[in-house]
Amino acid sequence: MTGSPGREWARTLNPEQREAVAHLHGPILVLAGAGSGKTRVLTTRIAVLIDEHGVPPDRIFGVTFTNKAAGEMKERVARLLGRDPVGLWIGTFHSLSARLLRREAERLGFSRQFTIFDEDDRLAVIRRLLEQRSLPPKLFPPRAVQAVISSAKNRMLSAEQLAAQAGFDRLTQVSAELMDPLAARLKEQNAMDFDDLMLHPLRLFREHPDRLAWWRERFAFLMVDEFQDTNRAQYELIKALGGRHRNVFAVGDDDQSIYGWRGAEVRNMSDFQRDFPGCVLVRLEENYRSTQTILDAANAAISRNSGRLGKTLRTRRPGGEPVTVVASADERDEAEWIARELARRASAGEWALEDMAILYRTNSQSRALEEALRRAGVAYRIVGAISFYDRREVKDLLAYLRLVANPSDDEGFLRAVVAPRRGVGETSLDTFRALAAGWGKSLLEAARIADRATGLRPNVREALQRFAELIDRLRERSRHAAPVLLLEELVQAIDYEATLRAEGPDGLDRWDNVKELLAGAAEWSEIVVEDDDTTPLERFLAEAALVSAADSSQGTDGLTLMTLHTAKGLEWPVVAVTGLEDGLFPLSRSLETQHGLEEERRLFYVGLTRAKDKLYLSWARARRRGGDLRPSMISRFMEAIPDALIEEKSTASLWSSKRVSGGWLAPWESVTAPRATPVRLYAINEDELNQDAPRLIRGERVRHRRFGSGTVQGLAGVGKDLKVSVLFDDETVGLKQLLVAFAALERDWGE
DNA sequence: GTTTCGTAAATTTTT
DNA sequence: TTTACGAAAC
Repeated sequence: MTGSPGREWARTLNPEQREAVAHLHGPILVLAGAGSGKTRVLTTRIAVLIDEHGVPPDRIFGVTFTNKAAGEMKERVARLLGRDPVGLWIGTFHSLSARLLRREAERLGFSRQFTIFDEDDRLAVIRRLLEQRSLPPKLFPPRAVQAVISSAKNRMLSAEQLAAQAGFDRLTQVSAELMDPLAARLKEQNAMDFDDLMLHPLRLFREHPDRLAWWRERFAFLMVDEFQDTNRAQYELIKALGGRHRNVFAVGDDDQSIYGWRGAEVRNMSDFQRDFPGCVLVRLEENYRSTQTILDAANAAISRNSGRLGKTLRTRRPGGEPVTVVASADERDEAEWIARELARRASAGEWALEDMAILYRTNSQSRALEEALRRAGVAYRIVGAISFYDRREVKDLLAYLRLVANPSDDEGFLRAVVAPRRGVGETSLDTFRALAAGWGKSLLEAARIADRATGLRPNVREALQRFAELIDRLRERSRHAAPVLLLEELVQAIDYEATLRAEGPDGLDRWDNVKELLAGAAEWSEIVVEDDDTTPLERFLAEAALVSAADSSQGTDGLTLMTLHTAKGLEWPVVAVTGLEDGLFPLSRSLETQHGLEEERRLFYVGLTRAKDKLYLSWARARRRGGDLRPSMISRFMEAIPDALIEEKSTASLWSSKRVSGGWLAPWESVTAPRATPVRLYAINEDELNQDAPRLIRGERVRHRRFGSGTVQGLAGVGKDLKVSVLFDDETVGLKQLLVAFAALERDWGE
């Protein structure tokens, strides 16, 4: 439809999509079910705005959930238009905010070279604040404090407001006390954390109404994707920017809200209709992705949640392969089965490896899967886990560049100055920091005059000065040299290759990463951003700070491994959701509240709806957690899925071959009927299954911390009141009635 | 006395 | 992978 989207687009959309795309002025909320073509709607609408209504691209502000999604959308818009939408602001909340803030920093008391602190940087600051106040990290874990502060900021609470909520909770009290000092430290360092990127624009708009007016005028059309995952501050930002033209196009799905733990508020979806009167509501319920079978399973699962906005997905793909539910002995068994099964289907030519994804709840689950895939010779790539920019050597080099761009960045200083080691240790740095604070100078400024630092040993003073000279030399160069040249000079100056090689075999990999960073930086230097007055170095650093796990796209060969969270918004013909065990998925911590459980269920729903053609769901009867093997029960989510959709498998077919050679199979598995073991066997009966009862069975061997080993005699009660009677081997103990919820029984494996 | 290096413990999900 | 702690090395 190149060149004339206006005439073409209508034919390719269904009526609801058409309505959404055609909507020009005023607020609109699009309830877009999974796979309902919302990306197509968003991109088409942008193209239509530009081409048909003559809206200049630079007056459109589009928020996506990842930078990668932003890039893809920009490309699709370009394809529809037949030209680049030059000036279009599209990106994540964080990257768009950072971009806006570069231009407004001075008005907020920052300089435009402000550093974006990641979680580690902020944590280091919090640690020091706690230390200064002699608050023991044992009682006030820095991570917990950080979580409380971050959540407060996401909810736009002031220190006073948080303190008012704290009651007698010391952790919250302390967090509230640290909020303002933290903000002060960040400002001193000319730094903002992720939350600040949302809050500072709001402050700007509050304090400078003229700037609010300016930005409102500039962005006449706002579009927000994944609206269900916006937090309070983000929503306020949208309200502020959309406050004049009110052309806000919000797309979301309450059933896919999975970032509540990060401050996201689904409530924003209903608030939107209240805050933007006259809001048009469009439902996209036609699913273009999955088979009827997959959709039935997903609908059944999510129907257990309460308070949904309501929406039922339809598909035109009847039938489909049944959902395969796999029971395995442990996580290695599970991984092995999946690896073989996917390899089998790939070699049968049914799907390419690239069409497959294995999803899991926690990153730590990837390990067993990786090992199995390697053993099976299956190509794979892991998305997320450790982002490239999170690697130590990369972070070390970036710390130097941060310091070059922003001389006040003390966290960057502290990291760079010890990488590589230059004879300045923790004690010296403590002394030095106190000195610098006394002088009222940043660490870099203080380092320049370190010769005056009596109290530091001469070799330390010397090292600090040399370090400052290096940074200053690089800054001088940074006026004209591209980031890649700075990096090259830096690597040379600190003899980084030799440093890394000296670290041993891992050092070689690290050096490879450094080379990769150089290559990446080289590309960055070439990118010209049309309407942007930022320097390449600033853009490079902002990019590095804001890339997300999901943004990596390198190495597209093989099947994909990622967490369920990262998988949001993506799709594959074949999807395996693994680790479906109570306590893992849903994660035990989330079981404390109904809210938590429902969010986990939405995550489950997200997982199921990633699949187009074929879905595997797997669980392991035991899993290693922190070293020891612990029995598990099938996830309570599974009970919602109608039997008629399911084909049950166990890894039994693998066992026969395994048992001969492999010794890793748990002994009790071999006495259980190996073939055709139904998943359901691990519930005592259907009633209890529906009550989420632990799947203990009579005759099973269990171990108790105090009473030792014994045999299960019977069970009584349901849910939390479930009691198990165990005849312990130790005759002085004998028969005991135990509450399963408290007894912490482990399955006894024998020896 | 300080720095550096080795080992152990811990890690839900992530911008 | 980072942090925390103890021991060896400077």
